[in-house]
Amino acid sequence: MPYWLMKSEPEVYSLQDLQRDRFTIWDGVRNYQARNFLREMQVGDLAFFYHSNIQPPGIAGLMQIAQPNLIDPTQFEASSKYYDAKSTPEKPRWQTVKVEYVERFPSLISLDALRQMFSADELWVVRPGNRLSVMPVAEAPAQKLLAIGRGG
DNA sequence: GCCAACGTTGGC
DNA sequence: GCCAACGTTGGC
Repeated sequence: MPYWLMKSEPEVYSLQDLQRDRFTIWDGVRNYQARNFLREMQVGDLAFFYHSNIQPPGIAGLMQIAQPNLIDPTQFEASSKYYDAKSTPEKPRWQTVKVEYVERFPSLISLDALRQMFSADELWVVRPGNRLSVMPVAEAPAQKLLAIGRGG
């Protein structure tokens, strides 16, 4: 079963927000590489929720993919900042997934800690200059992260 | 708030 | 299809 890491700015949408909502549609991804990963996701895949653009940044907890391959509705909403005039309902450009809250880790696994534990090859999020907001996590680092996260 | 990294756009 | 200009991301 594949693992993923998905970034969100907690000012915009945090893991606590997902805990309150239980489910959310992960809309607004407008990067083709990230979208291609979203297209690969399957029901039950686990995804680490990463808080970006906050001090300190890091992995806050876990969610799972509840519904794969959804059409991102915001691409058709003219008032949305994610509106895409070149996308049509017949040929939508942007797919996403519905995610479900799983758990919040007792403490955040900070980017600093991630850098100490993993190389840039093992975990893409520690690559300098990495801006991708959706990325896969390999089995071994995922297991390690689950153990660390749950260990508190 | 700054700015490096880097993806996207558009003129040619 | 190249590449300069531009916009966005995200750590600091």
